[in-house]
Amino acid sequence: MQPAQALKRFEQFLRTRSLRMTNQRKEILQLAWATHAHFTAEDMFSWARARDASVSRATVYRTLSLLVEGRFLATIERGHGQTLYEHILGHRHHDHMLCLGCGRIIEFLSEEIERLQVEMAARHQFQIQRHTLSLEGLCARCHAQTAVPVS
Amino acid sequence: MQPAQALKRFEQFLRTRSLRMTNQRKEILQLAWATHAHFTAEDMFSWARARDASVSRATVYRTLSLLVEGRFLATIERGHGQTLYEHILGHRHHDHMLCLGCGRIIEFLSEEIERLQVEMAARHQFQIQRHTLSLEGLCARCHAQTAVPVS
DNA sequence: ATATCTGCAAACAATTTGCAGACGC
DNA sequence: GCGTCTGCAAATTGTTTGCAGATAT
Repeated sequence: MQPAQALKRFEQFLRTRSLRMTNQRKEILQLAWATHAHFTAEDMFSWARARDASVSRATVYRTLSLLVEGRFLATIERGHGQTLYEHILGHRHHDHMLCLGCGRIIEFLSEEIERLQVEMAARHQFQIQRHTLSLEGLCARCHAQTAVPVS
Repeated sequence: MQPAQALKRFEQFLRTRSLRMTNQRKEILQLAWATHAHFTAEDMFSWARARDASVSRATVYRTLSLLVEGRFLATIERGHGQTLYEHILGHRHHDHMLCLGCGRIIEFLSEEIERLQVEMAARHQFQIQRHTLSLEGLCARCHAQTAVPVS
C-alpha cells in the first residue's frame, strides 16, 4: 500500500474514534511506511527527531500504540524487552525467522501452517485475533560461519 | 520428568560449565518443578522467599536465565514486558493459545505444524534452535461472554 | 469553543549490575 | 584457598503518565 493511501486510512481510523490528525501522527505514519525494515520505538523516535526536533518520545510511543491498535503496524516481541514494529496494512501476513547470530529477519509464509492454526483454534473453540510464529536460530550465513573450526 | 531427576540434570549442566550447585539454585529448580502452571519471575521470587527469607530477586533472575539457557525452562513472551516461564525438560514441546480476556493459557500441539516449520526452515537454509507459536484471542468462555448484549 | 494532543519531566516496571562478603568445590 | 555466588542497593532500559499549554475540528 502506498503511503498516501495508508495516510487516508489512518485519517478514517482516527475519525471513527473522534481522534485528531496531527502533524506528529502524520509524520510517524509516513516514516513507518518509508522503511521496509523492522524498527524499534527508539528508531522511530530518532527518525522523527531528524524531521522535527521537537517531537517527544511520549508521542512516538502513543502513536505507535495507536497504529498497532488500528492494525497499521504489527509488533514482533524479541524478548529482553525488545519490541520491533513493521507496517502491515495492505501487506500479506507473514511469519519470521530471527537469526540469533546476525539479527537478520527472514519473512516467510506457509498457507498450510495458517490453515492448521485455524483448525487447531477451532478444535479448542478459540477465537484467534492474531498470532505470531517465530523461528529462532541461525541463518545460512551464520550457520556456515560457526561450522568452520575456530583455529 | 521427576524433580529429583531434573535436579540431577541440573547438577550435570552446572558441572559442564564449572558452575556451582547452591541451595538457592536447588530451591528454584525444585519450585519450578513444583508447579505445572506458567509463572513470572516475581512469582518465583515470592515462592522462594516463602522457603528462604533471604533469597534475593537478583538470584532468582540469574537462576531463571541459567535454567532457560540449559533448556530446563522455556519462556513465553506476552508483550508489555510480561515474561512467563514453564518447565520443559522431559516435557513434550507444545505451543500456546493466550486468552486476552481472562489470561488463560491453552497448550496445544500439531505435529503437522511442527513438520511444516522444519520444512520452511530448510527451504531457507535456516537452522532452527527454538520456535514459538502463539495464538492470541478469546477462549470459548470469554468469547461467549462478549457475545452477550451489554444491557 | 472545546475536547483532544503535545512535550516535558517524573514515575514506573522489569531486569541487570557492581561490589564486598559468603560459600561450594 | 580459589573462584564462583549471593544479597543488597543502585543503575538501566523500555515504556507510561500527569500536567499545563497548544492545537485540530
